[in-house]
Amino acid sequence: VRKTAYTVYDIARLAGVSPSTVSRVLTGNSRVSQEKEARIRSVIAELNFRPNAHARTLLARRSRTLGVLIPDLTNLFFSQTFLALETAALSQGYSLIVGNTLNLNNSPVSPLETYYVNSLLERQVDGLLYMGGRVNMVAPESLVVREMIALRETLPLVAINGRCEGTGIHEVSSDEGAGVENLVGHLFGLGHREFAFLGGYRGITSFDEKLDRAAAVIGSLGGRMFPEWILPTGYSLEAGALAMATLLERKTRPTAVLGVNDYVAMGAIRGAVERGMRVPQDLSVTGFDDVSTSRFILPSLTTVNHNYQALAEAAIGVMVDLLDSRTPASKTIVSVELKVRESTGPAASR
Amino acid sequence: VRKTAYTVYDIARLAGVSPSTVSRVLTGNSRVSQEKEARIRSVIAELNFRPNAHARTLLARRSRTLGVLIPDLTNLFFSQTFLALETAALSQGYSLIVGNTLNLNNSPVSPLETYYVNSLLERQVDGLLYMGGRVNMVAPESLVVREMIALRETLPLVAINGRCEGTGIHEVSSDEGAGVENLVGHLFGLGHREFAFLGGYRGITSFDEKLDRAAAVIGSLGGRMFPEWILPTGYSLEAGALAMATLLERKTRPTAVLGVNDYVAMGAIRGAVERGMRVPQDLSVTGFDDVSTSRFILPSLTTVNHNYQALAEAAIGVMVDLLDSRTPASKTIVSVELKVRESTGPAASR
DNA sequence: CTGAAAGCGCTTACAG
DNA sequence: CTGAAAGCGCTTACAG
Repeated sequence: VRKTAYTVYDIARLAGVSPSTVSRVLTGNSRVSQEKEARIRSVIAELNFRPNAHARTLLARRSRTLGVLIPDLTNLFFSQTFLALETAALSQGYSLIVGNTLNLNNSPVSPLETYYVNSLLERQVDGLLYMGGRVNMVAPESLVVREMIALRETLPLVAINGRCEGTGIHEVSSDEGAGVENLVGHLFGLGHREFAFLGGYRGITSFDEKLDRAAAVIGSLGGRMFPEWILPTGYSLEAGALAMATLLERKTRPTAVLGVNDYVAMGAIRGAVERGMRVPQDLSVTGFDDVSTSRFILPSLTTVNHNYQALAEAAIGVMVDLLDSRTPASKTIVSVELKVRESTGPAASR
Repeated sequence: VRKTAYTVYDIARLAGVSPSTVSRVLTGNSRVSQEKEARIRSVIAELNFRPNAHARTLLARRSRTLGVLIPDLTNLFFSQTFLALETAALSQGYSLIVGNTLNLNNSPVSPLETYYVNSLLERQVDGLLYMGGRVNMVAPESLVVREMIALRETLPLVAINGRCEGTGIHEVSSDEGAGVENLVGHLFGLGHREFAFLGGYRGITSFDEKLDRAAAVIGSLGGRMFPEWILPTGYSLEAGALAMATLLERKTRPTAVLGVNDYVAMGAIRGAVERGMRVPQDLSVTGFDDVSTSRFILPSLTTVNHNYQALAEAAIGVMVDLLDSRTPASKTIVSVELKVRESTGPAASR
């Protein structure tokens, strides 16, 4: 028994006023006599009237809505980031629409990513917060660069923990390099000198940044990370288990393992334990992201926390600046925090 | 350098046709001469024109969009369900807008839930898929019932794994009762006779359903679940750890623990291990939901899988039936699947 | 303070 | 096959 929705005209008629006056009450942008306002409000309440957002947006030419592109909402890193973004956006008067691009392997051409970009633009989002996909490639194809430039010229764009070289897109990122440095420093302090790096994909901005920084720090401290200990298998739990299985077949093995994220670390720990290793007694393992479960698994994960709220507030802040025609910094770095837990321990003497 | 968006008028002018003809090409609802169509398409491509969805929706009086109300997107059960819903919806030509209501303790009056219901209605969603909150109470207040009836009269509504008695809202649910029965049966087979039930909140539909069924099955099989072993502390990892801590202070203890969900089970396992218990040697623990991480933690969780895709397809199916004025079953039950893993083992002889 | 009118960007009968 | 006109539901100058 679907009723057709009421309009301001219905409210006006029932309250004995003009639609303009109803609108004034709705927006609160103009004075209305107390008596009429009361009448209008009572009709609105009685009919449970809700103004049509599409009509409003059409006229206002702004939707007060931001689009968010996310590769995988079932990865806690992204859902936790999304939650923080939503909180920050709401507090600034914006709401969010997510596009879950399912671009798990960071393909440069994900059909769903394209679909969502178009869909969000058609819905007239005022700006786009971009994670993953086109904004995650160290060396984007020139076609992608051209597309992203066109996009940036169409509406304000902020890349979160990613970038697209040569497009001038604003970046807001966690200090992942510092996070890796903290992790390696912590492991060195425990006596570790030999490191593996598991998970991720080459050519993805955050992977390369983490790996390069790990290599640099390990090198400068006099440790080792042999190429056969670098196993970029992906970002999932399975990727972690697989990488560890491969690592443990090597003739020589490191004493510490850096997982590209918490999922890979979890998978790696299971892979190690299934093969008779103890974590951290035989092998130390670290994650990255400090996802909610990491504090509770056994052993709990030594990892790096993103400061989700600060990251989100920075991203929304830059976006709002852009929307209000201010000129925010083109790159914002948000500090991270090392979390030392049970998955790391003293290097085994051998 | 924000450009103001192009309209069909711009396209029409540049292609030398009328706006109507542009529109015909856009919708594909009418024949257009090949020559004009080609001209129009080339202008559209060149300007990267995207029709304004708000103008379209306003006219069509339907948005081809469904609203989804979810209590907590950072809980993998919900994000996995959302992903499945999205896939199912897209395949039927609908897109989804989520409202993350943050109604973690299932308060009957969550401000954010109210905000999102209004916001989604203003955005003219064609239907609402409802999880948590107002649709999760065994005995909803009469005000809530009235509100939900009004809502159901406003647009098609489907409750997923929940219900609201007395409102006639369509339900699509996992067979949680059968899941619990499978779990208890499995534990009985391992020799367990004494059970605790951890997590959840009283008065929440799915909690009561699980607990009641557990009590019934345990009773009928000749087992025991003392009231002091029932600890409804909530749904989080922390809730599980807390409940286990409390349970282990009891003078008599069960040999098996049913967690209301995987998070509670994970928290409970950690709580037990921190107090020197081994899982499953000293205590068997089960979860519910089969969240992605559950297969990888140590010990991996014996749990119940929701058949996420089937659940989502059923929910979207009912919704589409409602939208197309068919009359789907008022209640649809989707079967679940027991997953036996490492967190359960033979009852310790004592 | 209030109402009539115009317009946001589309699409769809209606003629031709 | 094509164009002119009207209208979806709002809001905002413009008069008064």
